[in-house]
Amino acid sequence: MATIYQVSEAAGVSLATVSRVMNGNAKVSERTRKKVEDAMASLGYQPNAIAQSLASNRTNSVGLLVSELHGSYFGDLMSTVEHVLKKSGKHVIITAGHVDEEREHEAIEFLKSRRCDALILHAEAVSDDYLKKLVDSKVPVVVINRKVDDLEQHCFVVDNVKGGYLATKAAIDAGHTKIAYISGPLFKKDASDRLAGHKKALEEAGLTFDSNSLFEGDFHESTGQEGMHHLQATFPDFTALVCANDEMASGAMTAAREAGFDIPTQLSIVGFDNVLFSRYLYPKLTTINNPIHAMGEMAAYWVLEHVYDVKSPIQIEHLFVPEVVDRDTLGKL
Amino acid sequence: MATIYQVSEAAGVSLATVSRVMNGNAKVSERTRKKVEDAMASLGYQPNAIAQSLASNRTNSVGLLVSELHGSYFGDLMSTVEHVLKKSGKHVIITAGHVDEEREHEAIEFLKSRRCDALILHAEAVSDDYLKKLVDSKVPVVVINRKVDDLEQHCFVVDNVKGGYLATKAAIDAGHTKIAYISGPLFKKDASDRLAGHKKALEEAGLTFDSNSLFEGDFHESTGQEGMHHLQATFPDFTALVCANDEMASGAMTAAREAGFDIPTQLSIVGFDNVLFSRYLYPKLTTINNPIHAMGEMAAYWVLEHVYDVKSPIQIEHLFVPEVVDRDTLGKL
DNA sequence: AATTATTTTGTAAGCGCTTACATTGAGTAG
DNA sequence: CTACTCAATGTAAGCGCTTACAAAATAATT
Repeated sequence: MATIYQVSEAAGVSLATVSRVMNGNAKVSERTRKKVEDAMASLGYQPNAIAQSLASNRTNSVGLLVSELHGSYFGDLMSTVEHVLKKSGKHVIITAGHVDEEREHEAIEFLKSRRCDALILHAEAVSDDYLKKLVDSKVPVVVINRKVDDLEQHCFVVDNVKGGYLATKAAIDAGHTKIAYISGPLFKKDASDRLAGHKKALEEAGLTFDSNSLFEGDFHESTGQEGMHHLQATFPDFTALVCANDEMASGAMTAAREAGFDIPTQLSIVGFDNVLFSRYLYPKLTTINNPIHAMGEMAAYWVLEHVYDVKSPIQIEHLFVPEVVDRDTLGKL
Repeated sequence: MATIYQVSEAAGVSLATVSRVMNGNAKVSERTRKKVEDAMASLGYQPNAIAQSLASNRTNSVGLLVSELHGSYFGDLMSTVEHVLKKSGKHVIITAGHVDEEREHEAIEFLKSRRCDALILHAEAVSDDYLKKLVDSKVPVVVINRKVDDLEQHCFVVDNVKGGYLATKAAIDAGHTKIAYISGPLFKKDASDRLAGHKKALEEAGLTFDSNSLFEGDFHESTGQEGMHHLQATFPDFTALVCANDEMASGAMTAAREAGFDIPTQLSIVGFDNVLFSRYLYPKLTTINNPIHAMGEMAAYWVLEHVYDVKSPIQIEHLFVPEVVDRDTLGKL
């Protein structure tokens, strides 16, 4: 592996000059630039990013924390963030926190130890306090899908209350009055917000919320099935089921089908997130669009603007609005 | 950000000693170890991984190249690789190549410039020659889902010919004789291998391959739909359709349903890959399991063994065998 | 107690770059 | 022709660590 020293020797110039042509910042005469470039090419020189980072205190990489490396939701997020950042020559270092406080903490410390220039976090388990300290510690940080008090300017969130409201409102507008709900784990803010929206829509329509109509799942497909079974017993004859995410909706659909319901004629189902596979389902899932793509993009632009002085082509917004994606699983009553 | 120097000062020892307790390699007396650890804790010291890497020529990170950051297949791969490597304290740096020669090339150079200790590549676009040079250049490299001549010991592949064979064989065994096929882009080895397996199964059953029964897709869902439409015209009345991956199978299912076919009574469909969502489809997709999980795991173990001297808990294998996952889309004739 | 072996610690030279500052060498003006 | 600019290049001091080697402290041996 050739070093800058060998290049400088081959080109007959000093280290500093080679560095200058590499970074293109200072002025170098055409002639010497050429010499250096030739030397680089003939040596197959490749700068050592590690050494560059150490010397310049810039890594040109931003850390991205996601909960999992698989799954549509995070796939979208990673993909979007990478896309935007790569266009400006920045790199993304991805880690997974697995919705576990210690592991998220570790992952963030890892990213910091790699001296990422900024962090984009989809942190679900770590405390608000920890995040505040992080921000105070001068690492540029952005938080996705979580609103932390006093850190509003660092957070990019979707209005989950509104999303939950819209989902249930859609069912009500279609004539349903007996509506069941499968929530996410309620200790999570997004899950409880969506449920709050659900209740609000019921109330607004003059329907009373029955605790038997609620099943608390964990956002995974299997609890959609469980929820469906459970609700059939506790809250029989409901005609619509709202699920707090698409995975659980898919599970519920499977269970409903096994129980002999035709969707949507006998049972309507509404999901949440609008992940990619929701349109592969049969019938295609009616759901609430969670603008994860837009949030990821925004987070990336925020970083470019605040850390790398690249002005964002779009206005930075922090609150995103969900909307109904009307497909085939919500039937009129 | 505290440095090792400040720690050494606070603890009243030399730099070297601090470094020793950090790395736990050399012997340090209990007393000084304690002093140093206290100093670290009180300063909130966090080693600078960049500096460590530069000095030690070890980054403890392995580069992973995937084609895309989203999608079930890559999600599985990333997740598995990360899981195995993290258990040994190694980190994964993920990049996307987007099935484009230049971008894959760039991505690999990026990983090299970050001085990854090893590379795990799902490289589809870059040339065999380039990969050989890479291996020769002393960077430990592993290739997933691609067999490169002379690099067998670095490759982890599934037997695609056999997979294609099994898919079609399953249809034949179910009594089908008029079988259509939607392939992946045939310039890709895996796509052409699967097709070869398909032909082999036909031949073995005494059926002749009709070029009208083939539609060349691009592995994306939309070409599954297109393929279905196209084949209805060129190869009418087929009773089974084999698709070279699950995405296209899903697209074909949608198109088939729109055309009024009931699956599997009027049309059978077999996919390939067994990605996660294949079981969410309705009916649940009969497909060929592509042991991506096993391959990712193996690749990670190979790296641990060859680069970090961690012995693998499992025997290193390079060829993986696919198998039929019998679900609900293949009907007996 | 003196000598030697062993363990623990310190010293200092890098790792491959960036960058402030010094130096050189033209080009201009007087 | 001398003095003075200003652009182009070079010099050298780090960045925060690791690690060979040397030195010092401690333990073991006679």
